[in-house]
Amino acid sequence: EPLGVEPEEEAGGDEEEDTAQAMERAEAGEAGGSPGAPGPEEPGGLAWLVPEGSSSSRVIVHVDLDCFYAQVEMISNPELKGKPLGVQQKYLVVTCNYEARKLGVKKLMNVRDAKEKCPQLVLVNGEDLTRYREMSYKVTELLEEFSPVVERLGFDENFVDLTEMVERRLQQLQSDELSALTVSGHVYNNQYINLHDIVHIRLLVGSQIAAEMREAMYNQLGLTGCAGVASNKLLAKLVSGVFKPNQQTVLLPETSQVLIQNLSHVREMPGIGYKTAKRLEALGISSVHDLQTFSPKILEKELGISVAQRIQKLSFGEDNSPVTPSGPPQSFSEEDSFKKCSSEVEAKNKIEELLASLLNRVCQDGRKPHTIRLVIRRYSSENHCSRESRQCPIPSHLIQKLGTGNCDVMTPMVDILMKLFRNMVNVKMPFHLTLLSVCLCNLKTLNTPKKGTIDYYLTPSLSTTSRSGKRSFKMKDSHTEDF
DNA sequence: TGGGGTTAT
DNA sequence: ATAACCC
Repeated sequence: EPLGVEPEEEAGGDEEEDTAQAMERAEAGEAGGSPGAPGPEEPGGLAWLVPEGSSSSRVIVHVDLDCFYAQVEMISNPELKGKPLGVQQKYLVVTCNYEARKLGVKKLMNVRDAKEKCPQLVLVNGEDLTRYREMSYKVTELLEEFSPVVERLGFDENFVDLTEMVERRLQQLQSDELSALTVSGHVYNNQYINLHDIVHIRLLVGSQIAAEMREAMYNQLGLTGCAGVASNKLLAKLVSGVFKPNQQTVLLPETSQVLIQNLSHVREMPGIGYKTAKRLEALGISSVHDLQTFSPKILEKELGISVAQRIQKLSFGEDNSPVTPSGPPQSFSEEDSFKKCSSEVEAKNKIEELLASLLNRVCQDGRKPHTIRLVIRRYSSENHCSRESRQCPIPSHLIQKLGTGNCDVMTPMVDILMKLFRNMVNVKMPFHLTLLSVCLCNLKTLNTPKKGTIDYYLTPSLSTTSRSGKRSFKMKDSHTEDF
């Protein structure tokens, strides 16, 4: 028994619809034979299997924690384990554990509806994201130990590019071990594995690494989650959700079409959001097949060439986007929503609260934000989603003081924010806001070297000859830049 | 609908 | 600065 480990806990028949759906037999492409594959394994290593870098096929894993906020709460307070638990933000149950789901509670359900459905539901407040954020980064850091190429998606999902790690393991493999190679977890659509097919072999090794990742997450952090292994991010993400709590699935290339054809609507395709789905609907496109067969020219005219080409490739399961290492966050923000804020002092008090938390966070991070932004949402019956913002550079004398606790940086920063506020809101007129948010961004690691100095030319991101693949510091230019 | 995040235009 | 996307 090599590497595979399956913390298959939660067992007890608590499968979701997704699982049942996935179980139904669908056509399995050209499963089985792989025409071009070399003959059976021969002694002398596996070098023939690995056509030196010529393989453009990748191995990607998508790791998706089970009801993340609820898990963190149950770790904080173990007495909550076994009870139906919901995490509340304002009047919403934003997520809940599987006990609660069995009793009919859904994500983003109104608290009233949830209590009605499930009177025994235990609710904890989840408006302060601090512990979730911290645990989230612990997960990402754990995954980075396997391979440094980890991309975060929200707080509870990560992509990891396993291609190189798989390649290394394959080169260590002895040829007599090849016939004993096994998958860890489920194989999508129960497809047959062909050990003569190098692509299958690589994905199987990927599934074993995925199992090790989940085992490490459970042993070191106490967290369970799902994983999907496939040849690109789109497919890895779609397949990770096939068997749902705390299980993993690998997708072999022959069944990628059945995976995407099983989506009942284009909206379910990651990358096609609310707006694009509406526009597609107006064109009569609702199924994945509709999108696959729609005229590319017309689609480009309707959506622009960039979106059109990208989503049409997605509809075929094609996604060449790289796993981009997220690194440290690009921005820190805190927001608060409420029924009504209609006076300047009220706004100022909320803004002070938001800023105070942010300053603590940015202080712990160590880098310095060079831009500050204020975001508001105005009350309006329709157009609920729209926000307005104003941003400006942070004066350099304030940036310097940011790490040094005792100096009062709050007052001048609040003054700046209130100027931004009055720039957006005419305080002489009645107003009604439902959200305030403060964002610190444009983070820089060091006091940026002055032009003309030795340091300037030694700083990769500033020097004209810089073309390093490593992104130790990225200094994105913005038209709101200071200097 | 919350309280976050990202990239593209 | 906004708009789209993701969770």
